Amino acid sequence: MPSKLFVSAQEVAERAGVSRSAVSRTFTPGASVSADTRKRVLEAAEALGYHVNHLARGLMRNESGIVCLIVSDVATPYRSALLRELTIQLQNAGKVAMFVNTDRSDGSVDRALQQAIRYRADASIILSGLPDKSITQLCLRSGQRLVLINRDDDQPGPLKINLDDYESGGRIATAFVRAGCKTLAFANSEAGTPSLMGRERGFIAAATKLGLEVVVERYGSTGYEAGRVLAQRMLTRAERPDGVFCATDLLACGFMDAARHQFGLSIPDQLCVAGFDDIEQASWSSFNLTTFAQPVMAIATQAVKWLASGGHEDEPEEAHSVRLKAELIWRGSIRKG
Amino acid sequence: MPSKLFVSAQEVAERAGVSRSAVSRTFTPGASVSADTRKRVLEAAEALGYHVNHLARGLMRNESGIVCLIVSDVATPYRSALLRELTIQLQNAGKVAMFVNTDRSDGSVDRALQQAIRYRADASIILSGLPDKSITQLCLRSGQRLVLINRDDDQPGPLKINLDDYESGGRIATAFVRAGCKTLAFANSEAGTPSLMGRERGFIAAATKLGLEVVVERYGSTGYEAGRVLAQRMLTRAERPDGVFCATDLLACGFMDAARHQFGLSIPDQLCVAGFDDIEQASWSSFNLTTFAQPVMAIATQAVKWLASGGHEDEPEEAHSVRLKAELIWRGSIRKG
DNA sequence: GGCATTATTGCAAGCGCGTGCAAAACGAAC
DNA sequence: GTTCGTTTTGCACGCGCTTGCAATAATGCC
Repeated sequence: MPSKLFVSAQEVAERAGVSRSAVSRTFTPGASVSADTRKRVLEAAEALGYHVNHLARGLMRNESGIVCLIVSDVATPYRSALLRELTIQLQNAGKVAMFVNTDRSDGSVDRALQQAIRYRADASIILSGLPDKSITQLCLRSGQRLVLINRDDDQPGPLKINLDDYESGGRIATAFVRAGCKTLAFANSEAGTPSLMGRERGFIAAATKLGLEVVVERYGSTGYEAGRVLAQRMLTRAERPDGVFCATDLLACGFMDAARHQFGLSIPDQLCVAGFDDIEQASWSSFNLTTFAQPVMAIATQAVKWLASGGHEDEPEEAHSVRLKAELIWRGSIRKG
Repeated sequence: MPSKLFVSAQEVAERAGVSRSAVSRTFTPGASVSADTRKRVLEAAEALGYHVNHLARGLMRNESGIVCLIVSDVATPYRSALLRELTIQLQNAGKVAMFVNTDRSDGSVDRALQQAIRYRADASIILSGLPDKSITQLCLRSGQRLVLINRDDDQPGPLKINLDDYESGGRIATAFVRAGCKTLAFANSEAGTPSLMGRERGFIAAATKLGLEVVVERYGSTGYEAGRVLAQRMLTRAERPDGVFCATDLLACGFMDAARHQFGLSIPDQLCVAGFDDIEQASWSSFNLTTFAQPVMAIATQAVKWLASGGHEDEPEEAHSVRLKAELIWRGSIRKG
């Protein structure tokens, strides 16, 4: 219960000796105000510490300026990097980011979207989970834009930004073969999201084409600990793999650490490893991991551009799907062929 | 320009055959509505896809439910962990987080706070920079709460949450001495924030008391790269330090990597290292770093609790300052004494 | 049944703002 | 000075909601 209230346009008007609409117009770009009154208003506003109430403005304009970010695993290097880029670009576009964390709740994405609706967010960007179709419909019907990042959904309406996961899997298989690897493996999590599965399928397909089989193991989340466990399982097999593609960099870090410190393997001499995401740690000299870089900046740019342009429904449905290329960052965890 | 608008309480009222106020009361906890009308309203709302407009509600109640998080270095492990915890706890408290990233702009914290004011945020939590006193005043005058985390400011009004940085410095000095270190060093960044300087001063003071001098070197940011550079500088000195306290874990990671891979040093045999923050990477077996854990959860709890309680101004000023203990996490980067 | 008490409901005002409309002010041209 | 075209300004309404107040319905008690 605030003891003292905020300053309203009314008070500014009185102090400046003009009407309330003059104040309103002063803070509305493109409205008609004389230089003189504008100056008087700005002075009064400054003196009183006035700031336009965006709640009220949003109510009138039917456009809040809020974009809702629906995120899980925020503390993860890749997610936080994407988040960082998104918030910066949104701010530059004059929007403000509302943050909904879906980590510790269930039915979470839907609930998060409802929150977005309550605050009349102009748009929502979803980095986690997949919303129910009925909710999606509700959002679109209410004029809210939707962006799905790496969620690879096929419902119409939202903008969908995805990577060439499948092709990446292929490229890394070739690299392993060139490095002389004989036994390939894919280390995946149990999450089974489309992007992860895309990498897996692409890797297997390419390897098969090159005449090699792929051992696949899936366990736990996409984090470091799961990587260790996967190493445990894979490196104790009768036929030990010597070329392992990990679905994410965190998995790769855990895998490498276990391979080196528990199994005494030397990378890349005895074991080649690749990851995906190009998190900061991948470049650390302890890992020096060959990996694919998520085009974080491009993803954010695409999303924000579409939102700013008002991404209209009457566009052809193809315009609602963007496919970006993950660049292969060559470091030292794969032998040179 | 949304083609179809949101559905309003009016429409729900008409469909349910009741008055607007009945609808409003149905969605206001503790208001007086009969079970019958409540049911009818809820049905109509469900059918129409109605959601209370929090913009309008905030306007009336003069309480938006928004808490603004002002953050820099979001993509950093420690920051993102804190952010994660804060957002989760805020959500549980029925608040919604608005996110302002101060990374790529200048005068940024002040501008961020203005943003918070525009949206009539009930409170702001500042994890980065230090706001100008005049802006702080404006916030408080407008009834907005302020929380400063690890900013160690002395202006009255905001809740200030800090750690026992100075004491931590002391504890780690003792540990180094016990491990038989002869030449101590402190690796710091140039940022010079109070928390970093507190660690430095505490370390130096304790070491001096124990009869050892401390070499201090400051360079760059608090990140991995700066840690490498610091290692470069310190490990080429005539009298090479054998016990190094790094101001943050990221510095420590960079330092260790350089020490091992460039200088061929073995940790902890030839060199003891400690860090601060207890980021996830500190527990990875490549680093296995002895460090201090930031009580992330406790920090968030304190902040949210204070906000939820309406943290009143008429409290004694002591109640506005919380000092938490950083727990020493003992791992393998310091020899056992 | 009559009456007092309480729970529910509708009315209307107002939160702070944007904006269409008409009146007023201004400026220029005759 | 008059007329006409162009800004500029104020008025008043409405955005979707909450809430005090008074009217109404429901309930209990004798």
